[in-house]
Amino acid sequence: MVDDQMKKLQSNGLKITPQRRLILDILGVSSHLTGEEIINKARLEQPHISAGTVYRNLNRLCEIGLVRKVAAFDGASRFESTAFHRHHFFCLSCHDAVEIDFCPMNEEVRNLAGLNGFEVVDHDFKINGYCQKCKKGGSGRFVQA
Amino acid sequence: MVDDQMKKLQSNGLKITPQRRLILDILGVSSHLTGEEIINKARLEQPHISAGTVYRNLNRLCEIGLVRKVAAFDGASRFESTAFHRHHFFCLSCHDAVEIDFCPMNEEVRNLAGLNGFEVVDHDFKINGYCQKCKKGGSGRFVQA
DNA sequence: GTACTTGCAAAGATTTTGCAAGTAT
DNA sequence: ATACTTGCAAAATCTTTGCAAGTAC
Repeated sequence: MVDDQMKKLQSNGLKITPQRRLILDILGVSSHLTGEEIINKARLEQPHISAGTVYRNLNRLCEIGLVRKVAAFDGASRFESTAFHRHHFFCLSCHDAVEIDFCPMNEEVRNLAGLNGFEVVDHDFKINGYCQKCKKGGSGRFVQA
Repeated sequence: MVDDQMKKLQSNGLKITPQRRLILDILGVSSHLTGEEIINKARLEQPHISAGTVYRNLNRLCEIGLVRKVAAFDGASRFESTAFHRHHFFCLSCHDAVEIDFCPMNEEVRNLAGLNGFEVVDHDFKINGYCQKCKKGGSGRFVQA
């Protein structure tokens, strides 16, 4: 799987650099990370990696489809590897993301899209709330009906 | 419905100001707007409204639940009125959002959440792609499997 | 009249970009 | 050797905040 990622880099004319490996590694372990979180994690391994490099690479990896920019409930930019399953429970307190073994894109929705003349490219589904650990600690700031 | 919004403002100790009315009006017409888009639309009506006022109000309206910060495919912060239905087709080309008459939060998913000890607060579902008008013009930049 | 709001401008935070030096192939 | 990459620092964006003047109630 990591090999596939390396092949995809090369087939898109991108070189395999330690910085890129590291970013993909980080996103292979955690999901839904902000740019800053990725920079901080990366600096544990490569103290001199620059923010510019991280953002530049995240954008390139998005372009070739190895990484996806996702949409957090609070509006922050977050990134995840496309090797991950795409749907998550997202804890509003600790920001942990847990995969959901469920995909909402069924016949019914695809038909609805077709009826609207809409060409489907991708979809987002995320459940926000509090994980078992954080159930008591939720700030409630974002709580809605 | 607009009355309900006014009541909610007052019951939260917020005053009804022309700026707030305008922001709610704008979000009553369009959905998935970025902060900047809202500022620009607002200035057509109130040329001197400041960015600070717009962002301050968006945050307050979020706190009392009249507005929601949502999650765009490209990671930008976008806002919508909670009076809107919550799920959309989102056109990657023209950024139009069209409501979907479908909600993925069925028994099956709720059970899955329960099994994981997860307390559900809210959820996001959005289908990204190209609307009928833009089908030909899509840049393809974000296209993924 | 009082408390909440606004506009402005400055400050913060986040992300992008130019460029010379460095690296993968 | 060549083209792609990096780190750094500056710039561009986007969002928040302090404060005095103004407004809703």
